[in-house]
Amino acid sequence: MRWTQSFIRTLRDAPREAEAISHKLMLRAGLARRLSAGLYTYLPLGLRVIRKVEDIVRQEMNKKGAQELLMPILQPKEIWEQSGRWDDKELGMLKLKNREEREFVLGPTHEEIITDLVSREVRSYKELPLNLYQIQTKFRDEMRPRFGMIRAREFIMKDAYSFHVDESSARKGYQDMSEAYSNIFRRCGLKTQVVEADPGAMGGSKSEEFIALADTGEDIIVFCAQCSYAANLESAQRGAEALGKSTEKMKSVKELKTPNIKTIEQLKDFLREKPEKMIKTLIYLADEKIIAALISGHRELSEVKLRKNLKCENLEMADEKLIEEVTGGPLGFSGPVGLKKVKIIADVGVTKIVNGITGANKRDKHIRNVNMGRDYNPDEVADISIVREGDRCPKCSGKLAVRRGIEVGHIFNLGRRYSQRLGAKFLNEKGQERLAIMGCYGIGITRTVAAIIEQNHDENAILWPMSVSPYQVHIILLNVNSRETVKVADNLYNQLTGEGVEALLDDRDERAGVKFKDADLIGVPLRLTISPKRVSEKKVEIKCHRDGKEFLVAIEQAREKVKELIHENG
RNA sequence: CGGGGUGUAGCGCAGUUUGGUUUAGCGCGCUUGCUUCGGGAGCAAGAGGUCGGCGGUUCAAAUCCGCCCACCCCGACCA
Repeated sequence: MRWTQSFIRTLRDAPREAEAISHKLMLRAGLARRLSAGLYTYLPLGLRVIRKVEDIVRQEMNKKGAQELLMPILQPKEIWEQSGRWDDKELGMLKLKNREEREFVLGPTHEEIITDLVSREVRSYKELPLNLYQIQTKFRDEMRPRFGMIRAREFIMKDAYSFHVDESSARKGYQDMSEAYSNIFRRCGLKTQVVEADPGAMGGSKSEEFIALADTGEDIIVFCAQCSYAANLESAQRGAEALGKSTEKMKSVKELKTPNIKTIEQLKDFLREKPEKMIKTLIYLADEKIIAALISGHRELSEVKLRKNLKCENLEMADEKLIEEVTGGPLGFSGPVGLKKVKIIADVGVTKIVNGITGANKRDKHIRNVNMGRDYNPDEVADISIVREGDRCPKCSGKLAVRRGIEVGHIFNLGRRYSQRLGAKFLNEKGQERLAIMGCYGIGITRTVAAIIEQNHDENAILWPMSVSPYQVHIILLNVNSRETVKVADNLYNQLTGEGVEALLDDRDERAGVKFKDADLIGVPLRLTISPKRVSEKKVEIKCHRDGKEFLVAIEQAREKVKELIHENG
C-alpha cells in the first residue's frame, strides 16, 4: 500500500477520552475510531490486524478439526426461552422488536442457535464428535464499556461449540481447544496465564480463562511463582499459614467507647491498632438464612468462596434493619461475641487472632481482648477470604502473586445443559437415544488485539509481533523530490509486493522526522529506509523496530534481507 | 445503577472563579505559495466554531441558575 493512496490517519495527541495505553495507541495509530461508548469503527490498518488474528485462529481451529460456519446475529426470543436464558441478566442482552412486535435479541453468544442446528442435523453417534465455530460480531449491552476495545458493546468474537457422545470425548475436545488456544495466543505474541474460572451464566462443570497479563486488565488473577497454580482472585485459595503460636497471653474482655467509629479504617486510626488484630463481622443473607462471616481486619471476604462454602444460590449482605434485628446493635458495630441463632463462619485467618478487637453489638461500642474458644465459638472455620500478595500457594506453599490481566479466551465444558433443553440427541451404537455433551470456547478477537498492544508497546509506539502486524515491512522514502531515490523505493516496493510481501510505502512529501515518528507509532516490525544519501552509495537501511537492530545492505540485496528478516521474526 | 470528573475548530488546550476590548483565542493538523529536507521545519497568506443541548436570569452569557445529553474514571456488574 502506498501511503498517499491509503486511509491511514495518525494523531500526534491521543484524544482525551483514551486512558488505557492500548486505547491511546489504537486511536493515535489510526487503527480505530469511536462512534459511541463501546462502539468502534475499525479503520483499514486496524482491520488488517484483526484479520491476521482471525487467520491464526482459523488455522489453529482447523488443525483441531473444527469447522467454520456463520450463524445469524438476530435471534428470535423463542429459542432463548427454550434454553431458559431469555431473562438472564448476566449476558447483557440487547433486545429489540420488529414492526410486528416480535421480540429478538442481537446475539451475545450462540449456544442456543448452534444447539438447535445440531439437534436438527445430527442423528447418529457416527457424526460425533463435532466442533463448529464462527468469527462474528457479538453484542452485549455493557453497563460500563471501558478501556477502548477491551470492553466494548460490539466486538468480534470467535466462538466454537463442540458436541460429544461421552465424557471422555468431551474431555478430549476440551483439551484440544486448550491446546489450540495456547498456540493461538503464543502465535499472536501474547503471554497468557490459564486460570480456573467460575462458569457463571454459561453453566457447566468446568471452565478456564486465558488471561493476558496487563496493567489495564479488568480481571485480577493470582498465581504461584513456583508451580503452575493460578486462579481468579475471587476463588483463589491460600495455603495454611505458618500458625506461629502467639506468645501473647489472653487478657480479659474490655468494652471500648468508639463513638461513630464504624469501619476498620476508622477503628485503626482511633485505637492505633493494626487491622490484623481486628475481627470484621459481616452479616449475610444466604438463601433466607442469616449467617455471620468473620474476617481478619486486613483481609477482604470472598463472596464467591463463601457462596461455595454455604452451597447457596443467593448471597447478599444484610441491610441495616436486619443487622439490628440479628445482632442487637447497629451497622458497623457487629461482633461474634454473644451472637445467637446465627451460623458463624470464620475465616481460617481469624483463628490466629489473640486478644482481638471487634464490635460489641451495641451502638458506639467495640470490645477488646476477644478470643476464639473462650469468648465465642464459630460453627465453622473455612477459607473464605480473598488472597493477598505474598500469601502461600495452596499447592506448593510458594509465594502467590496478584496481577491484573485481560480475559482473552474462555473455554467451558457445558455438560448436557443445552442439549437437554434444546433437544440435541443422537442414537448410540446400541440404538439408544442419548444427549450430546457440549463444550463452548470463546476468543475475543478485538480484545486480543488490544491485549497484544498492552503487552507490546512503548510510550509512543506499538511493537507488533510480525505475525499480526498490519504490514510486514514499512518502506520510508526520504525526499520524494530525488528522482533516483523514488525509483529505488518504487522498484523495491513493487518487487516485494510482487513476491507476496506486505509492504507499506510512505511516499508522502513529508520530512524525515514525521515519517519516522509515524513509523514508530504504527509499529511495523521491519523498516526499510531509502534516502538519497544511501542510494548514492547504492545502499538502503533496514531496521528491526522491536530490538533496534540495523543493517546497511546493497540495494539489490535488500529484498532477500527483508524476506529473511520476516522469516526470522515470523 | 451509586460516586467523581469533563464537554470551547479534526486533535490537544487557555478563557468560566469575579458576566462586558473576545468581531471567542493558542499549539498541532488542514489549504495555497516560497524556502527547507535523516527524528513531529521556517516564513507568508487562508479555511475551519450553533463555546454539548434546551430553557431561564440580565441591557449584555462560553462565563450565573435549572433541566437534559454525551464522554471518561472508580465501584457494582460482566462471554
